[in-house]
Amino acid sequence: MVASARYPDPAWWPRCIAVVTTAMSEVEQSIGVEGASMHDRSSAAEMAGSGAQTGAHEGTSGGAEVTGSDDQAVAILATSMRTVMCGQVDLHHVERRVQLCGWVARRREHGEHLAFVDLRDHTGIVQCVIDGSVDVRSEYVLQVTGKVRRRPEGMENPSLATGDVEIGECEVVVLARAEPPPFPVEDRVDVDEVVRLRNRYVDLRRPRMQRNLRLRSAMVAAIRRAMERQGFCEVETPLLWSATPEGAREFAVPSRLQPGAFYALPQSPQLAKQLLMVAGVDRYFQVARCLRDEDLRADRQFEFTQLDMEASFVTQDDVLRFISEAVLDAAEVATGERPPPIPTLTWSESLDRFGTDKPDLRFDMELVDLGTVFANTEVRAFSAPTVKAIRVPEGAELGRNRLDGLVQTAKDLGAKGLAWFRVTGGAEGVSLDSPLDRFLSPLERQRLLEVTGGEPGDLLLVVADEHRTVCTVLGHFRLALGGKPVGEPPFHFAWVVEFPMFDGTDPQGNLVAAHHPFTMPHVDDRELLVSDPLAVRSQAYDLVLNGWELGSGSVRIHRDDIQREVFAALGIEEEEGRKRFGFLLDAFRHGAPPHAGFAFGIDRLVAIFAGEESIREVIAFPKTQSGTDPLTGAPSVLNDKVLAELGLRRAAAPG
RNA sequence: GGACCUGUGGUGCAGCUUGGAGUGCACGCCGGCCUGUCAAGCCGGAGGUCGCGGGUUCAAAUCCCGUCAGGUCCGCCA
Repeated sequence: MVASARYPDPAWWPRCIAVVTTAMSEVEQSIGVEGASMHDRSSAAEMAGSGAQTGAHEGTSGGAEVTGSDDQAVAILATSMRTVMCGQVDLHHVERRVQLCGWVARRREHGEHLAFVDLRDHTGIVQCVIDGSVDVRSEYVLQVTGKVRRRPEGMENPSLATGDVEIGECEVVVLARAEPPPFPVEDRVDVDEVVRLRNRYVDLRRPRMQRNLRLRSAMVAAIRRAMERQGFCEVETPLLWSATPEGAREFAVPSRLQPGAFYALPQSPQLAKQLLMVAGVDRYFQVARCLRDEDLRADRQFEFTQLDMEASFVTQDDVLRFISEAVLDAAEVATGERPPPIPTLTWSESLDRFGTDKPDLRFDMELVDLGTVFANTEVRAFSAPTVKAIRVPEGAELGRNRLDGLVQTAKDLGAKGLAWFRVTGGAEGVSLDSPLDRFLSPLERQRLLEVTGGEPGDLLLVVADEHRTVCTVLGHFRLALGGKPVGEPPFHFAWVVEFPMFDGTDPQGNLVAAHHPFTMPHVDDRELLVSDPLAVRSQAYDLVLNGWELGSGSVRIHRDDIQREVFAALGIEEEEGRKRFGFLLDAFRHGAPPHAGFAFGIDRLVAIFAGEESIREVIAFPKTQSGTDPLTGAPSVLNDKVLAELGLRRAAAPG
C-alpha cells in the first residue's frame, strides 16, 4: 500500500553518490576533460529570455564573474547553464559567484524584500536568499546566479550538507513554472503507491528515489567492470525469439509479416547463451532484461534485469568465483566496504540448519535436531521420522493466544501440530511450562534443554513430522520470530550448492527438473538416475542474500549420452526432446565445450542494498500487482485496424 | 483461482466498534502581514459523488451484499 517507512542510516546512503562521482572522474580523465570554467553565456542569455516570457523576474547572468569549481566531480556536471550542483556548494566556494539550476523545494517568505528558496537537484539542497517580490513557488525550475557566502553566525543549518553556506545576491530566472505537486517531493511522507506511479516523474524527484536510481547505476557499473576484468564479453541476445517450451509463462508478440505466428519474449537468455558457448565466445555476460508473464509480487515484476553469465571449460568453483567477484564488488560500491568471502553450504545442510534453501545468515536460531532426545520416547506426538526444534530467545513472554496462532500456522503449513515449551525458573532450577511437559521423562526434559540451550525466558518450538515438513515449518517460525527486514544490514551472502536434481513428480508421474533439463547431475550420482532419481544431486547452485534468492545457475550437460539419460528420467522422449530443444541439441553436435553459468536478479540485489522491501522502489517505471502502469494506462486496447494488421481478431466479449 | 489488509478535500490520517447534518487533526494550496528563516511564524479563505453499485433503516462514511482499485501472501515463477 505504502512504501517502506524504514530508511537506511542517513550516514550510509550518500556513499553511492560518492562512488558515482569517483567513477565520473575516471571517465573525465579518460576523455580528457579539463577544468571547469565551461559555461556558455549565450545559451544562458537565451534562457533568461524564456524566463521573461513567463512574466517572472528577469535576471541576467551577464556582467558578473561566474566561477566554476576546482572539483572535477563537480566540474563534469557543469553545463552551459550551471557551474555547480546544489548539494555540493560548501565553504570552499565562499566569495565565488556560481550558477545553479534546480527545483524549488521550499520557499520561506519574510516580507517584501527577503525570501529563502531551497533549491534542489539530485545532489542535494542549497539555500538561496532572494528578493521577496520574485514569484517562485514549489517545484518551479530555476536558474540562480549568485555569490556563495558563509551564513551569518548562528544561522548555520547542520541538518543540511550545504548548511554552512547560502547563495546571496541572487539573480533568478524562472526556466519553467510548475503546478503544485500532487504530493510532497520529500522522503518523509509515505504516499499511496498508485498516486506515486501515476506521477512517477515527480516521485522519482524525491531524494530517496534519486538515491535508489544512482545506487542501481553504480552497482550495475561495478558488476560490468568486474565481468570485463575477468575477461567476459557482453553479447546482446534477441528479445523477439522463439518460445521455450518449459518454465515460466512467456509473453507473446504477434508477427505482422507472418500472420498467425508469434514471437516469444524470453523468460531468460538461457538457450541463447548456451549457443554462444558452442560458438566459442568462452565467457559471455549480459545485463539482460527477462520477461515472465507470471503473477507479480514485492520481489517480482513482469520485466526484470539479470546479470546473465556463461563460461566454457569451467567447473562450478570457477562460476562461483566469477559471480562472487561481481556481487562483492557491487556490495563494496554500495556500502563502502568489501564483505568477507561468501560461505558455501549444501542444500541439505541449509535445509537442516535453517529450514529453507534460501537461508538468512544474519542471525542464529538454527534448527536443532532432537532425534536422539526422543529416539525412544513415550510421547506419541514426537514419534516421527524427524524431530527438530528452534529456541526463541525471550520467547516465553508470548501469550497463549499468540502460541495458539503459531500452532494454527504450523498446521496451515502442513504439520500435524506444534509443541511449545516456555522455559521458566530461576535460582532453584529450570522448568518447562507446556501442555506436553507432564508427558516428558526427566531425562527427556533435561536433554531437551541441553540440546537446545534453552534458558529461562526462552520459548522452545518443536515439530515432529516428515523431514521436509519439519524444516519448512521451523524455517518459517525462525524468520517470523527472529527475522528482520531483508534490506537491513548486515549483508550476508551465501552459496547453496548440491541442489537435488529433481523436485518431485508431476501429476503424470514424471520427474520435475528442479533447475532445468540441461543441468548436469553430480558426478557421484549418475548411476542413481535410474535406481533412485529423487536422491540425485545436481551441479546446480543458488546465490542467497539475507534470505532472498538472488539467482541460480548450474553446470550444463554438454554430452549426448548424459542428456539422453536425463531426458529419459524426465520422461522426455527423444523425438519430443528434439522438437522442444532441437536447435540446441543440433548445436551440441557441432562441438559443445563443457560449460556452466549463472544469472542473478539485479533488481533484488539493488533493493536489498538500498534498504527497500520491494524491487519496485529500484525500478524507474514498475507495474502494479495487476500488471498495469498507472502513468501510461498500459496495457491498453488496440483498435480493430491495428489488430487486423497483426492478423488478430478480437474475441467475443466474455460472459 | 484463493486468503487477508486498505480506500474519507491535493497529501497523510482520525471518525466506523455502538448509524443521527461532511464532524476533526496535520501538511499543502490561495490571499494578507512579516528582513534571518530552514518542516519559518501569524491572520483569513477555498477545497469532499466518504472508491463505485445495491440493500437494511425515519436516517448510512459507519451495518449487510456485490464490485473496482492498490498492497501483502498462497497457488504460479524449469
